[in-house]
Amino acid sequence: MKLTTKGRYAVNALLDLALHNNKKPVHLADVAERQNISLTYLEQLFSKLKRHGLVSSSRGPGGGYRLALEADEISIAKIIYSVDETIDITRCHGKQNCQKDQRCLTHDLWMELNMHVSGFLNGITLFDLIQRNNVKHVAQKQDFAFVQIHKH
Amino acid sequence: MKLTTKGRYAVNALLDLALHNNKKPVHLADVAERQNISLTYLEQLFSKLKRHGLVSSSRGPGGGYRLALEADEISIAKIIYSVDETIDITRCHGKQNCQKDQRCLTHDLWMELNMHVSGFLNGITLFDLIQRNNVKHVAQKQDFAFVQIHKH
DNA sequence: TAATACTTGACTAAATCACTTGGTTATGTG
DNA sequence: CACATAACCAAGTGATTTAGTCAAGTATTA
Repeated sequence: MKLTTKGRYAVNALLDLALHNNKKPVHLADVAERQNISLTYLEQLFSKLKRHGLVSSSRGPGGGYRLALEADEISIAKIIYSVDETIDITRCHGKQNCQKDQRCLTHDLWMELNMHVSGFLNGITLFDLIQRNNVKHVAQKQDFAFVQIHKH
Repeated sequence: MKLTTKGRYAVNALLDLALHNNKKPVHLADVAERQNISLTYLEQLFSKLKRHGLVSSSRGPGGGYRLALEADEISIAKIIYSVDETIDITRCHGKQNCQKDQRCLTHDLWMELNMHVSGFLNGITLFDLIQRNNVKHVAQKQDFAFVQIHKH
């Protein structure tokens, strides 16, 4: 199973996008600052997210990114899959050739774990996260800090 | 989350041990052959498993490894933890300092996923796996191939 | 006492991660 | 039209991890 910083960054960034989803597109640089992610690294992730149809972009001044789907249509699994390629745990990626062209002893165990994890991550959308009090609370803090730095 | 070949090897090997748990200790070399794992690599894993009290060993001719606990006392989580150190998913390892000494937007999400995964892996023991028909079936095949090679 | 079997530690090729560097291209504004 | 802005793209990089190998041991027992 591949669940690393890359996937977490992508979810955090998309959640940030969903939370700031007004009329104007959101600057990646602002997301990068609020979520404390390197801008150029984030650009790479958003390139993938765009390829998978999760976000749309507009260039030039005043440009930026928006969600290409409704928040309740974007599951966490989709996001991770878009940047991480897979949330698979088996060695054979389901092909049952884990060991000398046969299933290994624990093939089915890992398949079950796969089902559990992807079931969990499929069942949660950005919309669900936005509704949560703890998310609202953290987002508020982040926005406050952001405004403090950028007022003049 | 760290769930790699190392953890899968360890579970496969311990399951092999559990399946061949007669009076005599099991040669690691046999486990290595049946499960198609490098012997010296397996030795490293078993050294950790022994340190964590999952297996015991006896030296000399006729020596080998056995389970140090009953099969129903050894959960998959325990095995993975013994060789992989962690099945944690959060960046902060639960410390809530994922982002600038604060919780990141998705801290709770990953904690929940942690609970799901470790709940699942804690709930399954070697005994449970032994009972399964698919495991029995694969084990039979492996034993048959093993005997074929070693009869003379 | 020789064979067997476990133990330890150092080493390594390859892969992956989390970036950085250094650009190019499109677009809205003055 | 110039220019600032912001998205887009390709390649490289240092650190770390994986999945092992190699080479020596030490303990046990038939």
